[in-house]
Amino acid sequence: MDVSTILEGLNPAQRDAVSCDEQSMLVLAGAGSGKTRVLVHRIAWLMQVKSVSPSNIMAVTFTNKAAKEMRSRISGLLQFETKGMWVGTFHGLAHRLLKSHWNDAGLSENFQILDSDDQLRVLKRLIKEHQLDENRFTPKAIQWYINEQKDEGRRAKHIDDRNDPYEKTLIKIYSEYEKSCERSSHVDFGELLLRAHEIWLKKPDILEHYQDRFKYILVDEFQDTNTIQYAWLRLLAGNKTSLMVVGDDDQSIYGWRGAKIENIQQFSNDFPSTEIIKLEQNYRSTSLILEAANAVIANNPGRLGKNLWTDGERGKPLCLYAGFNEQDEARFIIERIKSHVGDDTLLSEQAVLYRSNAQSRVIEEELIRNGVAYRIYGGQRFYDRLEIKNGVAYMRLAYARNDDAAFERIINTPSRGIGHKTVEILRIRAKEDNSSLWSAAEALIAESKLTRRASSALQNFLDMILQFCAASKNLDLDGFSEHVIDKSGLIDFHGKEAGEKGLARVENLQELINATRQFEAEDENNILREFLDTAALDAGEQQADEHSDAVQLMTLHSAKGLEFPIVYLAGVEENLFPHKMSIEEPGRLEEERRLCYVGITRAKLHLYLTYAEMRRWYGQETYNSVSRFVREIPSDCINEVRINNNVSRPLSAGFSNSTLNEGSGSGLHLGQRVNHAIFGDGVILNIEGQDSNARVQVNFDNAGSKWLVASFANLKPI
DNA sequence: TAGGCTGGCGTTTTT
DNA sequence: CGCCAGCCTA
Repeated sequence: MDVSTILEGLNPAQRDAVSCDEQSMLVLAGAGSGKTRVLVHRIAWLMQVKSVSPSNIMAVTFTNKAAKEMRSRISGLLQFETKGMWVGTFHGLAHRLLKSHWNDAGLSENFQILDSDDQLRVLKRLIKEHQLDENRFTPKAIQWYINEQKDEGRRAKHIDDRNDPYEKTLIKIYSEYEKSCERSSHVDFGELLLRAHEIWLKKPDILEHYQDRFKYILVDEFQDTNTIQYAWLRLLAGNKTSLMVVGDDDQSIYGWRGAKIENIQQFSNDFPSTEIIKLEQNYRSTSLILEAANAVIANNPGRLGKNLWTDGERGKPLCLYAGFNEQDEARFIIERIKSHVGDDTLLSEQAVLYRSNAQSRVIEEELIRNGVAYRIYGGQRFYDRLEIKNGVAYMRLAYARNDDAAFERIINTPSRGIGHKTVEILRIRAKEDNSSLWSAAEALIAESKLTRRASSALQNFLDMILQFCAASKNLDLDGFSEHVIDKSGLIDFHGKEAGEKGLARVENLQELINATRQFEAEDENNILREFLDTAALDAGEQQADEHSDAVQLMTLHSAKGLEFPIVYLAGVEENLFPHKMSIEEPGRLEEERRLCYVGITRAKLHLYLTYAEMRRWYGQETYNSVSRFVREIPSDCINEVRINNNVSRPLSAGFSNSTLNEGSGSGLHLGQRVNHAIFGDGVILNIEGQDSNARVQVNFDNAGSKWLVASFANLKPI
């Protein structure tokens, strides 16, 4: 491959970015502007034209999925190995670093990763142990606090208590939590980053080694970096490394979990000679969709400023539908989905996006009723499922006996007669000895400090784990996992659970064995450790049904980075989107608007916006007006669509309330038999709304059940 | 120790 | 309204 191939097909701005010689570059990449393409081609350029060795390159992403995709696109483009290149998430790379330098990092060699669920359990225990007021110190609040401190790079000892008793207690628990992690060799997600940062501060020779090694660092989704991630990057980059960060301030939607949009501004201060390149040409959407997106985001103050444009088609106007209620909204969406299928659009080319997960239920129900296949993104990840966590906990304990989180999780799962009482005694002893629960158990049995029954139950448990430990050394990973899941009794335990749930859990456990079978280790001698790390750091692809044709359902947050020919943005209402919480808190509205911008720019060809005039929300009837974001879209970009006819009218016309005949006041009532000119005779099952918005559900004798707009259906009572 | 009941709570999500 | 955690009872 020569130089021209690498730059071929790129626009001038993309070429500038790919071939730039400046030491630091900030690429402001608008939605759909070929950001990943630029990153991948940049790496190709470095290797092919600049003869940079892959081992001198580091590429950082936020998700494992993005890392995986980047790696595969690089090897696809270059047709040779990317071996030696560090491509991964911030957490993944930090973890790799700590594994290499565990001793300098002050860790034990076999340290394990504590995920947020385990973290919460540990905190609950600490709250009880320290007898805190459970109303003021909820586990969630403390977890939030600790993670926030770590994301800001602060340890308990660094925090100023400002003489505030509440803060004092929080710091105390933070510090107790640090001790507990120390004892059981646990490192949580924030800790990975914090410790990786600290190791460079503490050990300049290690830092220097990596600074010499990584001559080129590339960062994706830079607007999502938090304080510690940016500090880590800055240290690593030093003043010799070439650093390219790619991001979009308009797509920063994770401020609420610590992402600092300011890092983008800060970047050009910290690296004064930074070359700023804007990618504004969009290859995804029609110009009308871009016009709408640009108009919405223009309302945000303090933007770095970008304007997306396309030389493609103007496209069709956006459609706005005002549903009477959320069921009506869902009905409209599914009706449109089916009609697009009629024009040769696949289901999988259509996505329904919403602000919060609670909205999905009504849409799902309508999809099911219509027999339309769908797939929900998000939800619980594979390795977060209860049964999987149980299975993995057995493997973890077999790998390291001092893993208290794993120990607590499975000591009585399935139940084996070791109750709370016994566990409590174990905890007290462990605390006295400053030892693991495992050692405490051994000690208490040896000293006959437990009742006969408890003692023998506990001994059986310990024996089982020791046997698993031996099995881990004698068997392949998949043989081991099969053995553990079988002998632990988890299959029976979960299989007994009521209904489909139990069945699904057994299937998931089988899937866990399957995952170990397919797992490929970098170092075969360390395969168990590597698998356990993956289980903690990687969500586990939900590959089921990925290839079947189905409508895609997801939140706006999970839609970031994806694109669909047809997008339905549901629930564009005040209080829902922008969300009530964000309206009330100052400064949060801008992020909601960016979320809206993300949503609009997912659509390639058609964009539908829908809302409900009345919505049942937490059991209450709520009446929200259309979202302010919709009103920020120029009215000539939008058509308001009415069901069952094609009359479009401008948004500003508002609703007429009195002209047409009504549902309840027109002689129609539930159970009434009626005649329709096309569908024939039927009986009224349901009436919703009044006046021009009334919808009537009629079960026709021959045509089945249909929802009709009363004002157009012209139903005649029989 | 399982299972039933109640009360509290209820954006967004990755690692 | 619906879910889940945690508590209480058989």
